[in-house]
Amino acid sequence: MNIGNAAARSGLPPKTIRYYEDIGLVRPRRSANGYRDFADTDLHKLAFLARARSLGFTIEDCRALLALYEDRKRTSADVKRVAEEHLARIDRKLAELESMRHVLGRLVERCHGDDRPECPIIDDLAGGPPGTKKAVA
Amino acid sequence: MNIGNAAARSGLPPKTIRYYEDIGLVRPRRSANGYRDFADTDLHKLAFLARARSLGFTIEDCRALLALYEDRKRTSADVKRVAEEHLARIDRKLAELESMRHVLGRLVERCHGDDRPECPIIDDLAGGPPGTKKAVA
DNA sequence: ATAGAGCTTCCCGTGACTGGAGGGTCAAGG
DNA sequence: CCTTGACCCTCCAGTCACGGGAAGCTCTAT
Repeated sequence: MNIGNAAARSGLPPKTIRYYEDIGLVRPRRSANGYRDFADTDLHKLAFLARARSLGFTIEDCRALLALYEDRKRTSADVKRVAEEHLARIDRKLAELESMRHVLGRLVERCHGDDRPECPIIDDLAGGPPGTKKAVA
Repeated sequence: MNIGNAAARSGLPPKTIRYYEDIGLVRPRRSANGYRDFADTDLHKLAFLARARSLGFTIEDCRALLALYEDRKRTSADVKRVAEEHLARIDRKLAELESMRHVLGRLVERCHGDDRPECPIIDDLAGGPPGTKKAVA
């Protein structure tokens, strides 16, 4: 099966599939004309990668997960550890974004958004937090 | 004031400050020896940038916000628009991460994490039980 | 025979830095 | 006066996970 077809079935763009081959995540054979020829096992791997990437796993995580996927002697503990580390990364990122959302949301609420220059958002960025209210000159 | 000192006061690494000069966000003068010499206005800009970056604004947002900061004829509506667009980006990212967190969290819960190979995480990545719904759209 | 789609490789660009090489400058101590 | 070490300078390369586009080959349909 050619790359276009494999792309359609896996949901990954051809460019991404070529990239995955470049970095050694898949190894499709080649037809006589030089075209990549994807077997069912390749398609499974691509689908696996697409799913793992959609859950935010890094490429290196995917490499490790693929290895576990193909290792019949794997332990679920190994898999769980990779997933838990990723979960921790997600939680850290969520906390960071929620903090930003909170601060920025409050600033946006307090900004009149009219045609005057006074703006609590700019004030905050310019060093506002210490003095907060308009007391600073 | 030399770059090391400016870095200490602004909280930005010297490398980052040089980068900001490269892309035209700050323009410190130079001393006779070629060293950057940061004036108070430069320090204010650097602090402004550090704060804006910590709220997740992109460099281009920062460029726009700096311009508004220095424009006495700005309107708070202009500032608010930039902030609201960023807020929307944050909300999209939060939704994406929360979706990942939800799906992955459920998978991790259901994984025994023992020395056997059976693993709902791998099963999901491998295409899951066809009956199971896939989150993350 | 030809048009168009699809495939190939290769290189560059993205965002926002970070690390490191190679070298100049400055203040203090021996 | 010389050296040491902490600064500072510029320039190049790498990060992550691709995407765009050029130049050229292959296949399919008309």
